[in-house]
Amino acid sequence: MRTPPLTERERDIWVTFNLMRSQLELTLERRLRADSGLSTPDYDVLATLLRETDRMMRSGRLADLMGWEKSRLSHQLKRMEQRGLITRRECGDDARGVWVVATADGVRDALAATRDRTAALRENFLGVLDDDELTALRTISGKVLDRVNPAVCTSDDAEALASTA
Amino acid sequence: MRTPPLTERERDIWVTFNLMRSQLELTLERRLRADSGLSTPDYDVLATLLRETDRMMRSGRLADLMGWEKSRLSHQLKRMEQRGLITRRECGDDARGVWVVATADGVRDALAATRDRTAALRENFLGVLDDDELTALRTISGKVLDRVNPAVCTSDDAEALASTA
DNA sequence: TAAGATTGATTAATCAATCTTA
DNA sequence: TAAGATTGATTAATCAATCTTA
Repeated sequence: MRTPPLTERERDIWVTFNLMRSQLELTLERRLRADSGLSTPDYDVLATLLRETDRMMRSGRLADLMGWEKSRLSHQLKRMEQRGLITRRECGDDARGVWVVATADGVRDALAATRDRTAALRENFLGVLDDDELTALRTISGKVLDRVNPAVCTSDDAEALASTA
Repeated sequence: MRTPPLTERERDIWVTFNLMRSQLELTLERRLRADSGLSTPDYDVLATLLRETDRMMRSGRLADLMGWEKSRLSHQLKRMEQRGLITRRECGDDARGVWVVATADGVRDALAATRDRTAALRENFLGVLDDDELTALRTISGKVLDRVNPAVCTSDDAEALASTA
C-alpha cells in the first residue's frame, strides 16, 4: 500500500487551512471571554440549553448534542453551577437522571454573549469573504463533513425536515 | 451599537464549517493516535521540525510556524524531551535562544506517522475536493488567517524567504 | 529595556473507576 | 446487568511572573 507524499500544493493548502482554523478558534475564544466572561464551553452549554423553550435539558441529551463525553460535561456543569450559571434538579421520571437548568443569570449572560459573538463572527470570518467565497466554503464544508461524519445532521437536513413537516 | 442577528445563510455557513472542522479534527486525531501513538501536538511539532533539512529549529520560529504561545510550546517540548522525541541545544548565535532538535526516535515516529496521516488527509479532506475547490479553500483560508493573525508565517512566506536566501 | 524562552500556579480535559437506580 | 451520571487521578493548556542575555 504505497502513499506518495503530499505535493507542495497539498501541504500548503492543508497547513494554511489548519492554521486558519486554529487561529480563528483562538480569536473567537478570546473575544468571547473578553466580552462576556464566558469560555467557549460555557457558551456552548448555555446556547444548547436555550434551544429548549423551558431552558432545561437532561444531562445525557446535552452531552449528545454537543458531542461531549459525559464526564467532561459533569465536570463542566459542576463549575458552572458554582458560578451560578446553571443548576441541577432531580429528575422525576427517572431517579438516575438529572435536569440541567439555565439560571436567570446564565440566560442573561448567554443572550449578551450571542450579540457579541455575532459581531465577532462577521468581523473575523463571514465579513472577510465575498459572496462567491462564502458559497464555495459552504460547498466545501458540506462535502468534507459528509465524508468524515455523514451522520451529523446539518442545518440543511433540519430545514429539509422542517419543510416536509 | 446594533448588531443584527445572523441571517439564515450566515448561520448555515458557520454551523456547517464549524461542524466540519470539529469532526475532521476528531477523525484525524483518533487516526493519528491509533496509527502512531502520537498526539496531534506531538506530531505537529515533529512535522514542523522535519521541514528543515537538518531537523532543527529555533524555539521561537517553531512557535510562530505553529501559531502557539511560547509557554505552551515550552511545556510541550519538556514532555517530548522526557519521552526522547526531541532534545534542546544551546544556541551559539544568540545565547538567549535554543535549538530544538528531533531525535532519531522522533524522526522515525514522525516519518511513520506521516505516511498514515498523508493517507488520512487525502481520504478525509484533500481527496474529497476538486481542483477549483482546493484553490478556493487556499484563498479563503489565507484571507481569514490574514485577518485573525497576520503575524503568522504561512508556507508562502517561508518559501519566499527560502528563495531569496 | 526588549527579546528569547522557561517556570509555577491555575484551570480544563481525559480516562478509568465508582455510585445509584432501572 | 445496564443506564445515567459523578468522582478522582492524570495529563494538558493557559496566564502571569521570572530569568538570562542582546
